[in-house]
Amino acid sequence: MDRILLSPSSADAFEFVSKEIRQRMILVAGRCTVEYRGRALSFLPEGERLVIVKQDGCVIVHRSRGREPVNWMPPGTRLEYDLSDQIFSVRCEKRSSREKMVVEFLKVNFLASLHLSDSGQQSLVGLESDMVDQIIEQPRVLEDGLRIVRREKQTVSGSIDLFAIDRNGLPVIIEVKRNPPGVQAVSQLEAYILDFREKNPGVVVRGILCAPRVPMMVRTLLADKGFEWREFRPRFELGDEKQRRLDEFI
Amino acid sequence: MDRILLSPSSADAFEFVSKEIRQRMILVAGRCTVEYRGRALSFLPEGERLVIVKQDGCVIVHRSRGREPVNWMPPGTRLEYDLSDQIFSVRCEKRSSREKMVVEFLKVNFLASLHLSDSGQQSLVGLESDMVDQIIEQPRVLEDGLRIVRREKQTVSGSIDLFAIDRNGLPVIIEVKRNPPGVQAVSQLEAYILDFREKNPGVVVRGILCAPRVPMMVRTLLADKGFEWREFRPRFELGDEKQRRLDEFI
DNA sequence: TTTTCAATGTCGGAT
DNA sequence: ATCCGACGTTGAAAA
Repeated sequence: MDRILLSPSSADAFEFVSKEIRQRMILVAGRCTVEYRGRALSFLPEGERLVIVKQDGCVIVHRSRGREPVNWMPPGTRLEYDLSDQIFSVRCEKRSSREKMVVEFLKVNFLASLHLSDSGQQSLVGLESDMVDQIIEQPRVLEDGLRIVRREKQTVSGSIDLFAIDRNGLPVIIEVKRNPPGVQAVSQLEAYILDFREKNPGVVVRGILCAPRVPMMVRTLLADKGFEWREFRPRFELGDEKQRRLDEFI
Repeated sequence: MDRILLSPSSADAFEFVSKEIRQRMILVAGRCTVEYRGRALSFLPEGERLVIVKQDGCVIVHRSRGREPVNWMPPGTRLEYDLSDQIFSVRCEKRSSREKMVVEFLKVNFLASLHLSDSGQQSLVGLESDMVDQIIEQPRVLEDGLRIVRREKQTVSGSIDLFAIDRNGLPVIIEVKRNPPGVQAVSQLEAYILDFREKNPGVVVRGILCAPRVPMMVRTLLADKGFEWREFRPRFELGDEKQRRLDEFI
């Protein structure tokens, strides 16, 4: 089912991909240049890279290092292979976003056509929403007597993660971050608080920033503004079978 | 130089990669499961995917669709190939960040070992810094008589993109966004302004949010807080040779 | 090393 | 379609 060419001529490379129908993944490795024009402009001079054309039309160009592609086109891109002046090229265009990318191969080292049949659904835990879930389930991880009133409360300044009432009946606005927050998380919390005070004049409201770790700089900034912080490092588990498998291999 | 195997047995796949030295890119396509434990937990059930091991140790697992890898390990990951119970697996671990990923292949469809020699430097324009450059060069794209005083002014609440004096001698804090800003950009600007007013009591200061497009919601929020906005869509060019090449192919 | 912030961010969900 | 915010964000630059 999978087909491969090693070190083909430009003409052979062109013929190879021209025969391919859609719904297959194409890999091309070789010496090339890459040009992009769209949301930005870029040019990548000659060098060896790996180009991956996926079944949904997205195209990614990888260099020898790094997790990120150096160039790419989003899903839904239309592409066209070309052969002129002994140069095999991959021309990509997405009209809806007015983007264009051209990869010109001076030498193709390797060419493959694969079919990937894949319908599995990934399980993933450890997201911010999982943290919020745990706080809702056990509000006392933040403090005793806390009663969660609402999740994802909309305000004009954005959406508050959690809205609660403390043991003394005071409203509490809680911003949850899965990663160590920066100063802008404080600005975000402050905006919510200012918005709340404007709509509820005279009402005392507390603001809490909750994260696995709160950097010292952020703590002092929070203190300056009269807000609080909690460090909460949740424990996560995948359900049943998946958890068992994970437990085995660690 | 490049080596390939089509539909190898697990043992052949294992032997193939075991012979490979570092500093080569390895591609493995086949039916597999993927498990990850580190910053989160994830499990991906059986399906066909493409695994790329790069020369810097990063590993990315791609599905048939989407620009993003479904799983990955960052550069500097140490990896080990394994063969047990007729299962060929790629085991990755990064001790510094306590992360682990295991890809178990029930069937390998395709295996390749490549060397990518690539030292080219990408030229890229159209970034936020390019927008700032253009505003500094021609401040009247924002308004007449504006004099840019400083770029990247540090404050306790973050760093202001541009600090200027207007035709009437009033200080202006300018926040530049390359993409349509959200409400948090307003919060950010507000934080700068509040910080400035605190340090300069009684001094009138203007705040301007500058972006290619400013959503209506953000405009009203800015107006509420007494700030201004400018829509500025810059034109970009790559220098000389690269620009010529781009001009040709469009 | 840690902190900070932009990104051709991407992606999914809600409106 | 636009808007909005999380991401196992990544990556680079500055402190």
